[in-house]
Amino acid sequence: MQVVELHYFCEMAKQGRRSDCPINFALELFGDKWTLLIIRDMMFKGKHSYSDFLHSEEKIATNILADRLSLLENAGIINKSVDPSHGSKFIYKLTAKGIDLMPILVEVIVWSAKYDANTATDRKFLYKVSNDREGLINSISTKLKGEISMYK
Amino acid sequence: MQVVELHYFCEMAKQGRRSDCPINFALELFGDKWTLLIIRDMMFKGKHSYSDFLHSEEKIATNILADRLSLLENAGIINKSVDPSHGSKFIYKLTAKGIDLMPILVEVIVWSAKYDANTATDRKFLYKVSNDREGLINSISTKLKGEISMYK
DNA sequence: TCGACTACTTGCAAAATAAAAGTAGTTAAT
DNA sequence: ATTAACTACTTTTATTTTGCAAGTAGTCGA
Repeated sequence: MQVVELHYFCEMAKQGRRSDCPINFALELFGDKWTLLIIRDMMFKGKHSYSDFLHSEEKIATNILADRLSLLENAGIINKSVDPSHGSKFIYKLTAKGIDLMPILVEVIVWSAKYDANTATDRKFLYKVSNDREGLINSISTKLKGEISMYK
Repeated sequence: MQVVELHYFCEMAKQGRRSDCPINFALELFGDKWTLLIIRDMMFKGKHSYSDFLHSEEKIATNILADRLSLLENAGIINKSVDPSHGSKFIYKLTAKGIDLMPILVEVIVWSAKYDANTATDRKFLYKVSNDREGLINSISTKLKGEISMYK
C-alpha cells in the first residue's frame, strides 16, 4: 500500500504539471515577473552576459537572475558558453526554441504599446510590425540564429 | 519634511512600475501563473462565471481567483455584470482590451504545441492558425464582441 | 423555510521571491 | 607579485505571495 502511494506520488512529481493545456505549459515555464525580461534582453537588446541582465532597467536581484538562467538553460531556451575574449565571463544565447518565442513577444509589445499611454515602444518597430510582421520576425530571427553558431 | 516624503511616496505608488518597457507593462499585469488561465477560459472555453473558473483543470484557489478577477476588472480587461437569469451570480466578460490579448494567446498556443510533446492542443486549431491566422482571430473576436453587448 | 449554491472573506501555514552580504575564480594595472 | 576590481554566483534573512480550510452573506428552487 505504501509502495502504491509512493508510485502515485512519483508520477505526479515527474510530470509535475497542472494540465497539458498549451497556455499552462508556457506559464509553468515563464509565468513570472522576470523570465521574459531576460529573454527580451537577449532578443531585442543584444544583451548576452550576466552583468548585462543584472543592470537592466528593472533591476533583477542576482539570486533570481541566477535561478532563471539555470531554469532557461534546463528548458533548452538558452545556452551558455565561455566568452572567448574574457575568460571569466559566460555568454548566454537563445536557442532555436528560444528564438521561436519571438512572435509571442512581438504581440505583447503591440498590445502594451496600444494600451499603455506611457509606453517606451519605438514607433518604427510598431510600423514595421503592422507593415511586414513576417519580415520583421524573420530578419531578427536570422540575426539571432547567426549568433548561435558563432561560438559553438 | 513629512509632507515631502509622503508626496514622494505617493508618486511612487501611483506609477509603481519598474519600467515603461512594453514587455514589462504586460508582465506587471499578467506575469504570474494564474491570470492568463482565467483569460483563456473566457476567450476559448466559453466560461464566464466564478465557479466555471474555480472548477477549471488547474484548480485555482478561491482567494487567488477573487484577487485576479478584481485585478483584471481594475485593469479594464474584464467587466462584471449580474446574471439576469440567476440573481446571485455574476457574469465576467472580456472587454475590447481583453479581447485584444488574443494574438498573444494564439502565439503562446502555437509555441507550446510545437515544443510540448504532451500538448492537449487541437490540431484543427493549429491548422486554422497556420492557414488563416487573421481570419481565426477575427472570427473568435467577433463572437466575443457580440457577447460584450448582450448584457450592458 | 430548508438545503444547496453563489461569490466571496478571513486566518494561518507553506512556498516563492527579494535584498543584502558573502564567496571564489578571473583579469587589469602597478 | 600584489592588489583592486569584476565576474558569476551562493547563502542568509526578510518580505511577499500562494495554498488550504473554514466561515459568511446573499440567492434560489422545492
